[in-house]
Amino acid sequence: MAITATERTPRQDNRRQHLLDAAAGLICQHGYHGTSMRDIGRATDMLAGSIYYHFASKDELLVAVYTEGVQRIAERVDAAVARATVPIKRLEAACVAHLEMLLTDSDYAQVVVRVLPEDAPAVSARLTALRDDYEERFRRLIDALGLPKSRRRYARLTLLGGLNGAQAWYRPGGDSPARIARRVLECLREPLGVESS
Amino acid sequence: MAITATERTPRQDNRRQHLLDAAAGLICQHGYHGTSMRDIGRATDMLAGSIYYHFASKDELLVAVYTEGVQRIAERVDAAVARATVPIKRLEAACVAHLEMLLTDSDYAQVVVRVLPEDAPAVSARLTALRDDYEERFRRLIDALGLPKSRRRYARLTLLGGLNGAQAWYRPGGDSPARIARRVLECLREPLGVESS
DNA sequence: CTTAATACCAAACAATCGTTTGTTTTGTCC
DNA sequence: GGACAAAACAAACGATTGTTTGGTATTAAG
Repeated sequence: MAITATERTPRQDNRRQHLLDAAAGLICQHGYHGTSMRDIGRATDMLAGSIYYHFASKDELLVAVYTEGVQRIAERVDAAVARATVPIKRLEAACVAHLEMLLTDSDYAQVVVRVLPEDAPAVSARLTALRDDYEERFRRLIDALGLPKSRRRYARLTLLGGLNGAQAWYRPGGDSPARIARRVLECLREPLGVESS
Repeated sequence: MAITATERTPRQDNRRQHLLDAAAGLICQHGYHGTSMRDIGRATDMLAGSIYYHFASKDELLVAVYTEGVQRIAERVDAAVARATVPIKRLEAACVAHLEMLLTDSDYAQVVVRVLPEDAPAVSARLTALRDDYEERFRRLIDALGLPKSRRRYARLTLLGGLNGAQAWYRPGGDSPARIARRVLECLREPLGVESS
């Protein structure tokens, strides 16, 4: 019973990617609930209903954006980390790459940080898992620093909180994302209450 | 033409406060867009339309919750700060009070951190101003530490980012809010890469 | 050329949204 | 107890939401 899985070659111009791009841009600007399927349709010159040929639901579209966001930022961070060998320099490279993606280079990455999983209850577990996978990188980078174990967890959470918090106040024209990343990391390296050299 | 401003005493049981409480609770659970006027009505045993006797719009209701949130958390932080004299201890007291409100003690405070001003574009400027007013306290507390000026800004932003980030991962049963606050602050006091005593 | 999957449109769906309107109840003061 | 404002109800408003349905060009495969 050889099922003749009639493999039909899909058409070349892939509107699916175009949809993802538009969704990422709109969602990171106006939030998940602030972006309607018709908004996305308008941005990609198709009707809202047509999107359902590519994605089963609005939630699934969000998962797709989220997935691509995690993949893109993870790629950039991994590449940056690989260029350094000293643990603290590897962490710094990760922070810089993370913030560059988050603040200027990728709407996808911005969605990952801005959209709370609870905004889409039906898929919140999958969103959380995606984000956790990404943040695992920072756990490993911090482990390599050789801190006492009890401090590692909070070092990671504080660092990521400080970095991601920049999304709330960053404005183009001020400090660059790379500079912000280094200065936030510096806050964790140079103790408060002591003159820095 | 002395207008006899017939001052009528309002009724005793103030449903307005009840509305604010319900709105704070629902919004901090499901977000601003995830909470409908009918949801709030259901939680307070009144119809959605009746809410408009107390608030001009949903956005104005949010502003009211936000305002009360800032007021409440500011009160608690100010009181805690006043009990200490050494600058670093005053900052620590502020962090502890801030996180206790944010994580367990006040839905109002949670709304202030969780709801992005852009979620309500018509009133976003007012929400931002309210939050800035509150965060000004931390600017002053950090100024008192005597750090080099160039570091103060990032110390504040990193600290608040790290603290507020806890909202994303805090779960009751783990570390207490007070402990979390102290450990986050500790991350900024004990440098990375050095064994802590 | 035929066939069938691809990729979309056009139109409507039911539900829900924030809000408004007119009316009624509730409580307080003289 | 009658007047009157405060505070709510009941019901609808128009708009928008995510989604579904049925049809229709387009395109590649046989």
